Amino acid sequence: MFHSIESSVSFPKLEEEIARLWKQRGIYEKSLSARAGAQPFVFYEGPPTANGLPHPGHCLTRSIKDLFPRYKTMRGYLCQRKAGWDTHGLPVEVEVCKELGIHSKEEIEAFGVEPFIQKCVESVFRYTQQWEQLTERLGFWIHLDEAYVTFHRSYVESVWWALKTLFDRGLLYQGYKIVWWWAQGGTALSSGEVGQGYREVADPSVYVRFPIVSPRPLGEGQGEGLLENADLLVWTTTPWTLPSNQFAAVKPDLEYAVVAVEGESRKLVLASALVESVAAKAGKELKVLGKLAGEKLIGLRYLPPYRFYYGKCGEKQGNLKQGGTQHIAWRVVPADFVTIDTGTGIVHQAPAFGEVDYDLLQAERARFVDGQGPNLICSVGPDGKFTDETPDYQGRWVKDCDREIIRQLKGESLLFHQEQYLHDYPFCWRADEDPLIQYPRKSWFIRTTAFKERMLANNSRINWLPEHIRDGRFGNFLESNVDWALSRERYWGTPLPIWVCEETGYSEAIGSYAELLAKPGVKGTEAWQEAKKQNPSLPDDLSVHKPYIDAVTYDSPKAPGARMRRVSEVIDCWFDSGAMPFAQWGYPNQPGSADCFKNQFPADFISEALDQTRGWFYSLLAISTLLFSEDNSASPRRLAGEGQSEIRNPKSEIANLPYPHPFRNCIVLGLMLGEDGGKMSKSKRNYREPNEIFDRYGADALRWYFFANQPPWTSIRYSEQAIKDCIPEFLLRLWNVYSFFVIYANIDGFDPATAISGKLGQLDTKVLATAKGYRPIADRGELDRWILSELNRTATAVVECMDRYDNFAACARLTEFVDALSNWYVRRSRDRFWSSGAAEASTDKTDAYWTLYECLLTTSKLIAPFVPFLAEAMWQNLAVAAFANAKNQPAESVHLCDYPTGDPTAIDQQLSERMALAREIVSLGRSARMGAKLKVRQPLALVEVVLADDTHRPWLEEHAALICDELNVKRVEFTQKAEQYITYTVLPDLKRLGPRLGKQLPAVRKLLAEADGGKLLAEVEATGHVTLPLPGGSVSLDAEDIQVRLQAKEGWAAAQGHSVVVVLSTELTEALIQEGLARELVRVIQDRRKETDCEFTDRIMVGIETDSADLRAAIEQFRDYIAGETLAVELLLQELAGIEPLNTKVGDDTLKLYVKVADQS
RNA sequence: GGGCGCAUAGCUCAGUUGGUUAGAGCGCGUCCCUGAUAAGGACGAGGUCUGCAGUUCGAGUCUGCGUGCGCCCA
Repeated sequence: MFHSIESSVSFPKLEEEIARLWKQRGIYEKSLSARAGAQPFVFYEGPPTANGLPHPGHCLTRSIKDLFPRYKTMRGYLCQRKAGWDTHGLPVEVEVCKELGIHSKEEIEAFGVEPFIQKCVESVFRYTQQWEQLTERLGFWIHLDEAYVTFHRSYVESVWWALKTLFDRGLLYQGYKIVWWWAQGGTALSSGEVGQGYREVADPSVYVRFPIVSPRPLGEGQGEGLLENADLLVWTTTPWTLPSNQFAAVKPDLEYAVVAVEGESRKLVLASALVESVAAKAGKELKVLGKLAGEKLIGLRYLPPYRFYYGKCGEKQGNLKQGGTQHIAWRVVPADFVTIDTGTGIVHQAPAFGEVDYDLLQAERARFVDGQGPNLICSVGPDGKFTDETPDYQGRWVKDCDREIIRQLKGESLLFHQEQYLHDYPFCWRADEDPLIQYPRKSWFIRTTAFKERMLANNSRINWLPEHIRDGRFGNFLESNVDWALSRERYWGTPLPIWVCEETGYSEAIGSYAELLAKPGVKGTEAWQEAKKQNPSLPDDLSVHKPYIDAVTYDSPKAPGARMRRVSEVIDCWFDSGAMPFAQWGYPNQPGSADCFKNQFPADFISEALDQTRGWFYSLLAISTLLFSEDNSASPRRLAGEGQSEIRNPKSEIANLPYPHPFRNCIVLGLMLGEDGGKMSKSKRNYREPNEIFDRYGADALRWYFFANQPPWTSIRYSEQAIKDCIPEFLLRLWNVYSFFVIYANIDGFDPATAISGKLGQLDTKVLATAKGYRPIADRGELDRWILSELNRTATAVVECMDRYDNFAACARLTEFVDALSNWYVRRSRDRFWSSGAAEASTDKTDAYWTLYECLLTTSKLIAPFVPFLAEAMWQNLAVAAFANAKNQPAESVHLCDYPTGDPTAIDQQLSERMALAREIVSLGRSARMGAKLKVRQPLALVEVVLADDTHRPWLEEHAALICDELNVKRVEFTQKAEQYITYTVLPDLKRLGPRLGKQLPAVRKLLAEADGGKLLAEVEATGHVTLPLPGGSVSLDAEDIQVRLQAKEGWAAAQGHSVVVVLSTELTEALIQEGLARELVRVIQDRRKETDCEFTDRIMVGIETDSADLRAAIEQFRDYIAGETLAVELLLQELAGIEPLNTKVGDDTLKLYVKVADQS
């Protein structure tokens, strides 16, 4: 027996029960142990941060991350799922600062780094409980209690190992990074913070002359002397950066003009396209003397407006790598970023105060032999004030000097024009009077650029979904790779494990805490010991964090008595997460980690949202490529190192890895938007909390919504209605079939437990075939064979879809199957289940039960990875409960079963097509009825089905009864020649004829359209071809070249499909009308039964008063039918005393209807 | 400003290498069923496929330009 099912199901309640069951029985763990030793399917969890509350977007990621591991597990793979938490970084610090009501680094220092870090640790897991609850409620199976945590000591040490490896290979270096700098607060701002602070301001905009120094000749006939006495005209909105000028940039392929200024002796050079606008602005006439390409200007030297640096090294030259020498600075250089949108087409370059300017300096420097190129010029201190290198302005806030600088330029006749310029400029978001400046900070970099080609090669092997990520967003990003700015001048993060000699500057990297402690003369470990003593609850992991790790020093090997001290920075937390393939195991320091790592590398599958392109996806790929790529010969410098500590070569354990690594397949999820299409935002309340969604609709509804409504990479707008709709569309529809089965199986005593005596396993077809009463599929009726064919077709298709990570298509197939099962199989089979007698009584009935049972069991397996709760609920009843008292038991959970892959021998393609055709004919028949306003209740004499070809005609003729039944007609006739109802149109097969006929095709189409289709068809049938006369020679078409389209003629109740037309006979005989009336009466009486709250077993008495002779005749004619259908024991043509009548209409006739429950006696 | 993506029915979205009548679900309308029953089902209306131009015998699909939106980066 099956457990009976409550009439109305609450999925949320059901899910909670199932979740409990999983937990109690350890089903997840069993699903893994059942696959012990199997081929691994490797999944990496991209670690979320748990210091914020999860929202529906996280549910999407976690649903997809659950779907494929579940699927692959059922397919026989061993898929370990280790959870992870991202715990470092600015977001955590910001959260703690908020809590403390402080902002700046100064305030943090004042509060104390030690208590601050301790606050960070507390904050990291503030919402862990909510995250774990969500994970469980969503049915995301993952090992939470074995999660890797980025601040844990073993994780940090693993990251240190990676950094040491890079350092020892010369891939870690110190340089400058231009950051948005809040000078008053002495801190850099993250891009997010900068983005918040933009506002429109007016800044001085100046057009400044840079006199050209000794121009070289331009070449024969190219304007001799054109550049004599000429000045480059440059434009800037930050006059205070002029003292730090190093270059002037032009665009090589842009045209420049040399112009004479009215009444002035010196000429100007600027972009041709801007001459007019500049002239208009300055109110001066500019006369073009000659034009030349930007390329011709490159290399020209000029005098910068300030000589603080030029005076010292203006004449200095350096050796170029390609040979020869060049002046190190104050030259015209090429740059692609130069535009003619604003300015003059010549751009002042102060590399210290602009990121692109700095990149340009780097590029210039790279042209020179090491050590001979230009150094960064920076005349401003971190406090935003000019330094002693610019004595004129020393000690003054840079923006305050703009005016004076302009005055000075004017005094030296270097100012061509000045104006106010309105633009967006960032200010500090916490001190909004303070403008930010771009400013160079010393920073550590990873030389990723040396691995660009290898990263691209690696990327090209990754299976990205959607595909365009590979060459689009991600590929482009790799193409424009710059070295990874690794260090952060912050507190809460993995400390950069580099110790520097305080005297000589010699530095080395440390790969583990033990390695550090083993250094000679270690001191400072007591800082941590002291803290631990004071507060024993501090996690030991803090020992490798600031400030404790900063206290640890050791003897310098380079200078007696000197100490090695750690640099102060922590690292970008993206490096943490990108290191997870090995760091999650604590590789290589933790015992056994090498095996875990090797076994779980690379990942077969990862998935995160699109915003991770430059985040986790990049950090994974970059770190893996740098550490584990086969060819390291390109690594510059240091490889031969001067007595560096022993290099642990990753190649010894992870040998030459073939690409791609560290992940093979990656689904890039679209971003989830709020209900209004905007960003999800708490304050806008444009989404619902996950827990509320679970409580209202359930996790399966949410999951199905994610999987079935759109491909996962489309950005998805949160839609409450769409989640809700998943319930009736899929979940409830299947549930109703399942419920239908259970109700009647229990009534009829259909009990698989008594029918199967052997081993049950997963109750697959082979096992079911051993059951008493289970007949071979081939022996069963057509409908049974059809639905089993559909079932196996579906399984085959779903597997094919899921193997290429296409959950959307897979869901479409599942929906289609459940629709076929519910709306055709069960509907057409209902009376088989209702037929009287016990199940054994009729083989037809038994077949129906076994067929539906098998469909439901298999469906529960098919849907298990998608909607794990519903699948389990079905399995627990149909399989587990059904055999509760039997000798043998089936699989304990549907999630321990193998995924059905479809049995090809059970698939009957032809039957599938034929049934589809029958369903189409029925559908067209209904459409024709609607068109003729003939309700289905009115029986009709005849329906004629016109077929374009007779392939399926014999089969359809055998199934005439089915069509009659569905359409309520007495007779169906099939025909191919029905010229009175329809016209034939012969159409060319464009796919065939297009390539063959080309330009003749329109003429052929015209001829065919105008011709008599019936005649053409007859000709083709008779001779095998038809010849069309065309201007360019006649064309012969055979039967393959044409398609026949049927068109219903006007005046018939007809509906047409592509290759079939259904025509109704609308003629109504007296008998048909009476039968129709009788059926109408039945409906009216049934309605009345329901209105008067009859139980469906109640017998009733019916009285009808009417003036209509037709109606009375119909009642007399169909008295038994009406009484039978409505369970009426009496049907009288008179009033029933004491009963309130219902005044109603049947057809055009009015009647009074009396209904009362008959006495039970 | 740059890169990438998206734009199809009132809404949410499909649309396979270009091919004849562009699909689904919801919503809406009309109706059916009343032994899956506080369910279920059918049918219908609704589309200048973002705009313009091009390639082609043929464009929702390919190309170019524009508009709008999103994300990432400046």
